[in-house]
Amino acid sequence: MSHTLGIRQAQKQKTRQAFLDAALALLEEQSLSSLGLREVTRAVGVAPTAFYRHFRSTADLGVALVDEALGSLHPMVRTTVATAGAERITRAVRLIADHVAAHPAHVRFIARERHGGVQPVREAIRDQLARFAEEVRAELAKDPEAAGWNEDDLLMLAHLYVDQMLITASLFLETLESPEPSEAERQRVAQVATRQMRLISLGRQHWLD
Amino acid sequence: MSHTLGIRQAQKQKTRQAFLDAALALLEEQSLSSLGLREVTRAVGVAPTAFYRHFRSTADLGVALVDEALGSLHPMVRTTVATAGAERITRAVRLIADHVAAHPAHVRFIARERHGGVQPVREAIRDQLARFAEEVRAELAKDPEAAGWNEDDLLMLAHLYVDQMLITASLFLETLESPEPSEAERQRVAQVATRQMRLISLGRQHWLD
DNA sequence: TGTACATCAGTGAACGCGCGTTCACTGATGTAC
DNA sequence: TGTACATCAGTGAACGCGCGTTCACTGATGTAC
Repeated sequence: MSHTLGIRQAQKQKTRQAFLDAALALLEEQSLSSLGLREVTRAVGVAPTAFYRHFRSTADLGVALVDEALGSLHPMVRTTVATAGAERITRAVRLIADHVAAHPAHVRFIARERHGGVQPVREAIRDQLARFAEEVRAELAKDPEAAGWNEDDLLMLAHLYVDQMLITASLFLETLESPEPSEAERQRVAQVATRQMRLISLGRQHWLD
Repeated sequence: MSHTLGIRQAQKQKTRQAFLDAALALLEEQSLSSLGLREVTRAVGVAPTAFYRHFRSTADLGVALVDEALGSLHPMVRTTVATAGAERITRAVRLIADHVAAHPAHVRFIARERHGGVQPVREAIRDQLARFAEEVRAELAKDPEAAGWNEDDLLMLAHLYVDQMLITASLFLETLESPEPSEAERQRVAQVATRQMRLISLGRQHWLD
């Protein structure tokens, strides 16, 4: 079934990935709208013109980074939200903490470019987040608590959860880049995030009162 | 009492404001980290070197823009949150809608640079938002509903409201920059935001159950 | 398996251009007497 | 009020530098027979 790539294709993929990795690293300290093509090729160790074999522009590269950063996250979010009861919030907060610890640069990139200066990238992120919200809505709908809710209100709630997850992720990120990252600080963020989600869940339970 | 500025000081202030205005306009389509000094001076109509008479760098100018964008907003937020009862949410959503309509570029700038690539600007925004949260906490504390709440939980709730306001502001902004801005779209954003805040308020009412 | 040709990822020179910063300057405004 | 000097916001030339993009190229890989 699986088609083994030729040597040429395999090498091309490898270089492409090197571009993505190098760009992500460079974007820890600047925005995509100021990222230079030559800057990236220098970091990869290829000629500037090699860039055009893979991307039309840095904006194009940015869109590829959005897919890399968020594309593989859908199943994880889905199964986490599918968890029932009080466990759900705990697991969600742990998922976020672990993901930020494992892929800080990806998280920073998304937070930064969500409202950044490059339109196609903003759109790619908005579309991905809308997908997350829709998936969360679908999971919430399976919940017994969702009885009596209309689709609009469920989607409204789903957006609230997704936005809350993003805010929490960016707070975890700040604990990482603080001058002296401490486990205590991370615990505080986790606790606040947990309470905020609990408060939202409480509101949910009494929505139809 | 009021000291009239000399001609020289008055002219300097005017030029400084021209820098801020020109930069804000240029930042509608890019991030601060890619904003060029010469780009700004060209827009103002002065020599590049004039820039240094007012700012050390574009980052410095960015910090000044943060103060301009958020500094005057504190009293308005305070009085809005001070409103009691069901009116509070309606007024808050209207305040946000009006502010975004009146100062779209300021709102975009804050949303963009909150997680942008320029550290001193990020810090200035974070400090301002922390002030808002503290002010909201102080207002909420006056509320009869706050009886039995500890300070930590009140601040947690205040942050939830502030983040929610920012998200709503950026959604209103998107309705403005959509290819065909419609009043209907704006109404939809207002309605969703209102419901989300109501849901949070519901959670608040049952927090101590 | 071997050969002849096609493909195409990466090269390297060259281009015109705008960048941030320096420096000594100018001339209107401010100040001291 | 008038004069002599100080201040300083804005000037304009000059600098070295890195940028994005073009182009014809090379040589390893792929393909047809």
